[in-house]
Amino acid sequence: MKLRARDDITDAEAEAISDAIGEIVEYASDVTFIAPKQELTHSTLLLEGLMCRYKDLSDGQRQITEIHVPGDFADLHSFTLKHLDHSMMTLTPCTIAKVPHTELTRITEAYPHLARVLWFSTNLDACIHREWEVSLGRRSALERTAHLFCELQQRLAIVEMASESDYAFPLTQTELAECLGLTSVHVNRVLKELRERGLVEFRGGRVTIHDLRELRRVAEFDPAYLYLEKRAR
Amino acid sequence: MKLRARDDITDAEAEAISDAIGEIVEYASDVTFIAPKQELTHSTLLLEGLMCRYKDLSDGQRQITEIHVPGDFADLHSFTLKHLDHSMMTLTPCTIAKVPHTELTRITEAYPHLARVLWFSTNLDACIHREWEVSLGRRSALERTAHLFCELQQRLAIVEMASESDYAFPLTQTELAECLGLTSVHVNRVLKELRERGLVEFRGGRVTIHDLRELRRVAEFDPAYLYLEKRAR
DNA sequence: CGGCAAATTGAACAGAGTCAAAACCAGTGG
DNA sequence: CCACTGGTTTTGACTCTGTTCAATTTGCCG
Repeated sequence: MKLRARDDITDAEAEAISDAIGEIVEYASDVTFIAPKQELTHSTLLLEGLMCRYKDLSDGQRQITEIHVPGDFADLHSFTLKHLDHSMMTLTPCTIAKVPHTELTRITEAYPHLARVLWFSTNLDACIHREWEVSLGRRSALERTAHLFCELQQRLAIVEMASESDYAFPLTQTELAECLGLTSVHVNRVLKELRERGLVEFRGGRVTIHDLRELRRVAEFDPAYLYLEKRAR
Repeated sequence: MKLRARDDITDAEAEAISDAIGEIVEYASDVTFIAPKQELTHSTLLLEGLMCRYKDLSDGQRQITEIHVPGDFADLHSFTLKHLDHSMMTLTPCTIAKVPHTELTRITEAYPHLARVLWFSTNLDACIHREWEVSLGRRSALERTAHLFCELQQRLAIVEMASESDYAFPLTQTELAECLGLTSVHVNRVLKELRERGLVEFRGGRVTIHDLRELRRVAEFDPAYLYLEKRAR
């Protein structure tokens, strides 16, 4: 369904994906289920919950490099990389479908257009990475935090898990800080300011947006990098 | 040659790539040759020179999100994205080969293994983006600058354009700042410190490394994210 | 020699980090 | 039903890394 939002997928292609799905697995919250260098034989299709990619530093610091929402083929890039240079962790309890790499080889060879759609979806991850680089490199803590809330609102809205004014986002402020390249103390102060300015509230694992237009203006959020429009075959 | 460093490419596959190459073009330095939203019909194989991807902010600030070295299929991701969300600019005079997307469709359908190798190369860009996120989010200005010098040393060494102790890197300090999410003034001070510590010197468009081991230690540089080892077919 | 972009330096300032304490809150067991 | 626990959030005071602004120097090129 999510792929169809951006590309025309034939019934045969959709069925090929369904057939490729192996085991369905549940993970608890806060579980690192892929470590760097671990050899991988399947990719993870996220059905329910939130997860993230992150890298550790030797002093215990951590940088989350992307958040995944339901519908994301979370580690499809492991199909070509064979092992990852980073870790993957659940942020909430998750339900995932495992898709063996051998099946991916089979269906991408049988359906070249589907191969390009999947390839596109890993390129979309790179688009998100680039936008985060801009946030981390150039936006202030406030703008950056606002931007993250805008991104998640948009991405969750696609899968009907966010309205214009609110969505579930059960991270701790420490995890938020690990996304934003800030300390949890500073994140707390920024959240206070966003709240006092009447833009967003982050509380009890929910984001409540009071003024989406203004929030986007503050964040300088332009959803172009999420490639929402439908693309030609 | 560069693809062969990481994957076994058959002669037929190599020939298919050669055949796919269209026009060879020269660009001057500091030319933005791809703007966001521009519809693209070919991808750019960088033969000579350095180029980068960057995003602009409304206040004139700019974040460079990746640097490309000779041998990189610099905007292969435009094959699946159709248009980019960012710009591409030359940092030096460049020679490039244009590869029409129609040709890419043809050769990836004819050679599925080659398709995966090309797919891999766009995933490698994402790996580099993630490492930059870590730098921008968690490393100090000094570590971050050291890390960039390590990355370029490694990537240029693959194409025999860098030794262990020096390589050409003709950027201005302002451009360096745009990579590092810093101001040019601060970059200047960081370069001074790196020089005084006897680690690296950046001068006259060259990087001279006096102590690579120590530089890597300071930067906490682990080349794993560049996937240098050869991978199974 | 002149012109100009790039590099360098200094001084003052601000955004974000550090450290430490306090308040809050959900879940647990008595 | 309530006290206890541990993790999370909140706040204050202080520090420091990196920015800003402005001036000066350097180096290249015609």
